Amino acid sequence: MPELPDVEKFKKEIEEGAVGRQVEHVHVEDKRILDDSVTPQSLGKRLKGSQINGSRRHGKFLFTETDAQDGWLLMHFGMTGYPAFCASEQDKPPHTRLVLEFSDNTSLAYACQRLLGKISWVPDFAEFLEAKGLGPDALAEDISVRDMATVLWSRKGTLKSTLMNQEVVAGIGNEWSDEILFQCRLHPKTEIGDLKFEDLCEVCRSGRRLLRTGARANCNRHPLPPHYLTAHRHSDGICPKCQKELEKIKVAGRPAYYCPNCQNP
DNA sequence: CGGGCCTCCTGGTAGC
DNA sequence: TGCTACCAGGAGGCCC
Repeated sequence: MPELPDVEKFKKEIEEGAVGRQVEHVHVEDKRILDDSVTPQSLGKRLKGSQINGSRRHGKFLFTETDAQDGWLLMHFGMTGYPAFCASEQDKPPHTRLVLEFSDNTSLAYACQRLLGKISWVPDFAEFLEAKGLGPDALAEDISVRDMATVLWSRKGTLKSTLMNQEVVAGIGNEWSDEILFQCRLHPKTEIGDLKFEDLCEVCRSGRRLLRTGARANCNRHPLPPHYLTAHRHSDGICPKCQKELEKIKVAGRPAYYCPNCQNP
């Protein structure tokens, strides 16, 4: 579930809670959460005694910068992961898998119920993006709407699966791809080839606006605008625009919620 | 290159 | 009531 707007909120929480604090202990409570490239020992060695200096996001990946000169702490949240800043031991959320304990007894916990997230250490930010083959962040400032549309235009297949493909554009998952299609009044099975280039520009323009609004709402702990699909994305959900029942179908193997009235085939 | 299907993993729930 | 089977979902792998 954590997609770009959620990870943007996590970034803000880490900046508010952890930046400036010094790591005293690193507790790996479930090592299945660690990527093969790290061990509890190597992570502890790198982080112990270092200060948290900031964080960076690319798509659904969150990088934490510390004094350690040899890289970044990387968090990916799978579907159920989230960070939690804890004022005391009792604040640790259920399914906590990793805890960075700071010298003032506060801590940063990484919780992940379904263990689909990963924690690792990356020596170089740009190299990691390159090696993963990640596309530009969906909210990157240095890529225009037309450039983004051009990238989509070069692909085949459904618009939904292409929007969710992290190698095309990074940050959009199942939930927000449904939101973008809903707000653009496009059926989830719409193929890239069904659209004109200008339509794709509009998808990119709207998509960015939606993600930005989502990120802002999350960061400020505000609900999403009432006409957004996200809160209604469940069985028995109704369309927030026309009040008709939403339908659920499979598109590229994933459940897609849509309004058959507002999103014509 | 894209789609379909499988795996990882847990916990909530639909259905028998 | 109590069990099982399925499903959610991000990512990656494998095959067609």
